[in-house]
Amino acid sequence: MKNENISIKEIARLAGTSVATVSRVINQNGRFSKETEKRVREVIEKYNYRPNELARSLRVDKAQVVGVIVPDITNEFFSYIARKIEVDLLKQGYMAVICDTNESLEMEKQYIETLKAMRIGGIIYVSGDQKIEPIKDIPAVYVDRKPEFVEEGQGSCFIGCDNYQGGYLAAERLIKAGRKCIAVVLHAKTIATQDKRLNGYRQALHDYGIPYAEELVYKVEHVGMEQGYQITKRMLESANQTDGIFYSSDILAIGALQYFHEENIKIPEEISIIGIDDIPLSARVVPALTTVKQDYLKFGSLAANAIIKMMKGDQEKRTYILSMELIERETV
Amino acid sequence: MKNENISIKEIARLAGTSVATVSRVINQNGRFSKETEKRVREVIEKYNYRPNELARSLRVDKAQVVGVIVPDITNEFFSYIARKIEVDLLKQGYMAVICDTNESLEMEKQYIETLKAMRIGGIIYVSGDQKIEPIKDIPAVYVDRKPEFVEEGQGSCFIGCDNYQGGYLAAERLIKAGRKCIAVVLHAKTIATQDKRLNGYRQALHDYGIPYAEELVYKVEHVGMEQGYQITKRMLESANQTDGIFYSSDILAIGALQYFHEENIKIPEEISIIGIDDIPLSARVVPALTTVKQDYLKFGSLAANAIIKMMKGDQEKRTYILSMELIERETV
DNA sequence: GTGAAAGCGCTAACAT
DNA sequence: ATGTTAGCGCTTTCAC
Repeated sequence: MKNENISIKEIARLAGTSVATVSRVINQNGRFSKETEKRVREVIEKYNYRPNELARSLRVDKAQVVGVIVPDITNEFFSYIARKIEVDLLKQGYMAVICDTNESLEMEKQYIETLKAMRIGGIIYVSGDQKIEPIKDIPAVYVDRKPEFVEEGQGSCFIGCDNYQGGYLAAERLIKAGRKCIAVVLHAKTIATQDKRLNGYRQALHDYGIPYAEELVYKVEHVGMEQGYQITKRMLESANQTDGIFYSSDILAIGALQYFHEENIKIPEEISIIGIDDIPLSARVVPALTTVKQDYLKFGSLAANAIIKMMKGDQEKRTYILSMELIERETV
Repeated sequence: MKNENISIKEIARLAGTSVATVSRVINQNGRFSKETEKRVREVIEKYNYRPNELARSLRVDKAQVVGVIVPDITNEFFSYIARKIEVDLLKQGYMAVICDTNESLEMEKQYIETLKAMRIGGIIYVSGDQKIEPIKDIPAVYVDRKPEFVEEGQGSCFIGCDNYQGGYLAAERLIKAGRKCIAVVLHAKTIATQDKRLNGYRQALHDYGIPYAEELVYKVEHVGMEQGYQITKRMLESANQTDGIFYSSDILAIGALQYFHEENIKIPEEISIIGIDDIPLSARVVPALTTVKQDYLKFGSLAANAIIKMMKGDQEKRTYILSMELIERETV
C-alpha cells in the first residue's frame, strides 16, 4: 500500500466515521462500539497508518521521548549505561535518543537546547561536564557524577555510587598486597567524584599507617587508553618507587597495561594496579584487571524508572547511592 | 527569567508586533525593518525564547533530525561511526538521534516505525539485520552492510567497503607468513558481507596454491569478545593443525587473544591471527592486533553528507565502495 | 514592511 | 456511542 503520510482525517473518511472516534480507538479511551473499532482498525491496517507523533506531542505538549546525554559513547562504561536505559525505556513505551557529546561542554549545551526545543519529556544526563547549567523546565535525572548545583529537593534526581567507598576499597586492596608507595590517577574534570575517591584513598592510607604524599596524585584531562598510557609513562620515567597504582577508571588502567607490556614491567609482580568501573573489557585484557565495580547497569535501570515517574508527574527528587564492590582479578 | 514555554504569540505581543513578523526575524526570511528586528530580538533574548521545534516540524512536515540505527553501540566500530555521523550532522545544523538495537530485529523495526512517526528527516542505517524491510517514505542511507533488497537507483544509498578485497588481503597476509592451514571465522548474520570476504579469502588461497577446506570456515551468531573466545576454544580443542586464523571482526580476534593467553599459545609464533576493522582497541591489546582497516570514520562522514543531500531533495542513490588496507602489527 | 488568517495532524472538551 | 470544534505553536500565503 502506498502511503505518503496519510492523516487521521483520511482514515476517518475511509472508515466512514469522525476523527474523534478514530482517535479514541487508537488511544483506547472514550467509548466506541466493537463494530466501529473493527472498521477503523481495518482501514488503519490497510493503509498502514501511523499517527503523526509530532502532532500528538504538540497537542499534549510533551513527547514520549527522553534524551540521554553521555560524554563518551566509545567508552563501554557509558555505552552499556545508554543501552540499559534504552531497553528499559522501550519496554515502557518510551523512546530514548542518545546524544554523545564527545566530552564537549559546547555540545552538551547545544543538545540540551535542542532536546528542549523538541519538547522531549525528560533528560537523563550521564556524567559530562561539571559546569553545566541545571536543566530546568523539564524532568531531569543526573547519573554518575553529581553536578555542582544539585541541591536536594529542587526537582532533580541523582543516581551514583559511593565514591568514597570506591577509593577506600581500591587503596586498601593495594595496601593489603603489601604496597607502600601507591599512586592515584584521577580525572581532572569530574571534581566532586574524584575528590571523594581521593578522600577514600587517603583514609585507607591513614587507617593502615601509610603517609599521604601529594606527589603521588596525578591527573588526566581526558579519560582514554592513550591518557592512561601517557600518564603511566610519565609517572614511571621520573624514576620513583611507585609499587601500586589506583586508576580512577578502568579505561585508564587498560591503557597503562600496554605501557607495562612494552617496558616489560611484570604485573602484578613489580607493580600492582587497580581500576574502577568493572567494564566488560576489564575481564578480558591480559592480565585481567583487578577493579572496583560500579553497578552501572543498575544506574541505567534506576535512571529509566526515575525519569518515567517524573514524566508522569510524580516527584522523584531522591538521591540513590549504590555501593561498590571489589573485583579480584590478576593485576594486584 | 522564568520561562515555562513561552510561545511565539507572546513574543509578538511583548514586542508589539505580529507573529508573522517574529517568525520572519527568527528564520531570516521575508522583510522586516532593522528596528522591529532589534525589538523582537531583545524580547526573545529577555525571555530566553526557543521556538517549539515540534510545531515547526509539524508545519513544514519534516524534522531536522536524522535517526542513526546501529546494532551494537558497545562495539567501538559502531560507536565511532555513530559519533562521526553525529558530529558532522551537528555542524550542518541537524541533530542525530542514535538508536542502539542490541542486535535485535524486533527493535530495529520498532525504531524505524517510531522514527517515522516522529517525522524525522532521514535514517542512517548501519549494518544490523539482513532481513529488514526497505525503509520507504523517507530518505535512507545504508552503511557497512548492503541490505538484500537494495537495488541501484531506488532512492537509497549505500556506503561500504570492498569486502572481497578485505578477505583477500587478510588471507594473503597469513599465507605470506608461511601459514598453510588457515581458518576463517565469519558472522552468521551479515551474509552478503561475509560471503564476499569468504570469496576473497578463497581467491587468495587459490592464487597461492593452497587448497580450500570447508571445515576451516567457522561461524558465530553474534560478534563479541566472548564469541571470539569460545569459537577459538572449540576450534583448537578439536585437535587440528590450524596455524592461521582470519577473524571477520577485530572484536572476535581480541576475544581470541584471551584464549591464547590462557592456553599459553604463543602469538604469532605458533598461530598467526588477523582481524578486520581496525578499531582503536586493536592497537592497544597485547599483542597488538594485525588487521585490515575499514575506514569507518569515512563511513560516517559520507553517510552524514549523503543524508543531508537527500533531505534537501537531491537524488543521492549512489553506492560508495571504500577500499581496505592492511595494518601490520604483532599477531602475524 | 507588516498583519490577518489558514492550516499542518492531532486530542479533548462539549454536544448530541 | 459518535460527531463537531477549538486550539497546540508554528509557517506561509495573501492583503494592505
